[in-house]
Amino acid sequence: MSDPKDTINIENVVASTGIGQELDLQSVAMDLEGADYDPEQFPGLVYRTQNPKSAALIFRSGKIVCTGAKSTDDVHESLGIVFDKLRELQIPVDDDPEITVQNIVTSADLGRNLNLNAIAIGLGLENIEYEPEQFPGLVYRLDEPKVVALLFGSGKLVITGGKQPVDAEHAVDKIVSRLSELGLLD
Amino acid sequence: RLRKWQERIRTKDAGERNLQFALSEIDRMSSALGVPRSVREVASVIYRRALKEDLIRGRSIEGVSTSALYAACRQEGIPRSLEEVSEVSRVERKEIGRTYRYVSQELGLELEPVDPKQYVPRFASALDLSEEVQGKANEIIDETAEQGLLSGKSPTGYAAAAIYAASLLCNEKKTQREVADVAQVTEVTIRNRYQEQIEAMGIPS
DNA sequence: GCTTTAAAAAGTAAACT
DNA sequence: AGTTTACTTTGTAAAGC
Repeated sequence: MSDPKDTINIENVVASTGIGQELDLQSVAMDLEGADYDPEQFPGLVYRTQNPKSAALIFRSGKIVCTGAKSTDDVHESLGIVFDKLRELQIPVDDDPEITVQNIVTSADLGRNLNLNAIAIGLGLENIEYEPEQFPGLVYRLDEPKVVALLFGSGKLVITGGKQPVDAEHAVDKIVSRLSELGLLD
Repeated sequence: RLRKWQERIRTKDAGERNLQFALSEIDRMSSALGVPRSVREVASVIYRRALKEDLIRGRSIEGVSTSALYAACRQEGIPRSLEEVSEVSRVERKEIGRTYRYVSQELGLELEPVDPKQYVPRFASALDLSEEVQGKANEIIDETAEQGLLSGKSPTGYAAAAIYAASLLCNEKKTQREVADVAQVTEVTIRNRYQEQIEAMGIPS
């Protein structure tokens, strides 16, 4: 019996932090190679790191959002690169800015096809959203952990909204046991 | 005091005018879609419930009206696709879909996913196909859905493919383009669903 | 509410070859 | 006919309109 938990893979981590220093984004955009800054379109400056791959949104307030990292370690590594780049521009950056993980996106595989119609009825139409005309996934919101799962006919799923990697494991466990007790995993 | 009274009347009048506008829009769109009067009444009831539950706030009257009609068609078992509904509405498809999901959730409509078979009579008659073809299409839909092929697939594309397959099997062939046009899906979608359904039915191509 | 960023799932659409 | 690219859904922070 393969455990669906073993198939969990972190696909994206979103985190926020701040360097404790206001910035002149116009000059940062001039000096930082590869920076995208269009204040008319969006107030943040976009800076992409290559290793690890991620995208940082840098704001005038000095607050930064990092997205696209594949692990919490990568988030710290990516932001470390951003901090160093800013220091190279003679911008004072706090020694160890606090980094807060805001969202973790995970994928997993239940290992068997799912009858989404039956699952929609089984879990209760009031507890799910399943509109195959609009999107092929069934949307299932869990209270504990507080995450959202997207279930697909292939048995694969996406879990998002979690703040810790364990949230995805708990979510998969709950989903598997719930579907099992409803007899929808046979 | 007089001011407050006048304001109340003004608000009441505005609300009344908005309701009349919504109901006339539901009527206009219903006529354009050719849905029975009973469906318009169901749509009106849904719209009034949405109004009572204050679901219009932050949304357009047109959007809620259109969503109410879309929901009513589904509730009455004669669905119109979002594509079809958006053609007679001035709200775009994406907005109708998200407003429908919101209204449906808040009012607890609990509508089941659309059964592709519900599109068969309308699509088939638009294509001048016989009862035999319709029966065959329904058979294909039931049998392949039972094998789990329906999960995640759009009901219109699924019905279109089954009708296309049935028309071939009954020697009343319609081209993929003809079926795609009435169902408002692409030929690529019909080809993809058709291949799966034919294989699941064990019909050699 | 919107704007932007990232990534997965799987279906569909538009535009091509 | 089949391919490529792009969009649909979910969640999340940031600043500003």
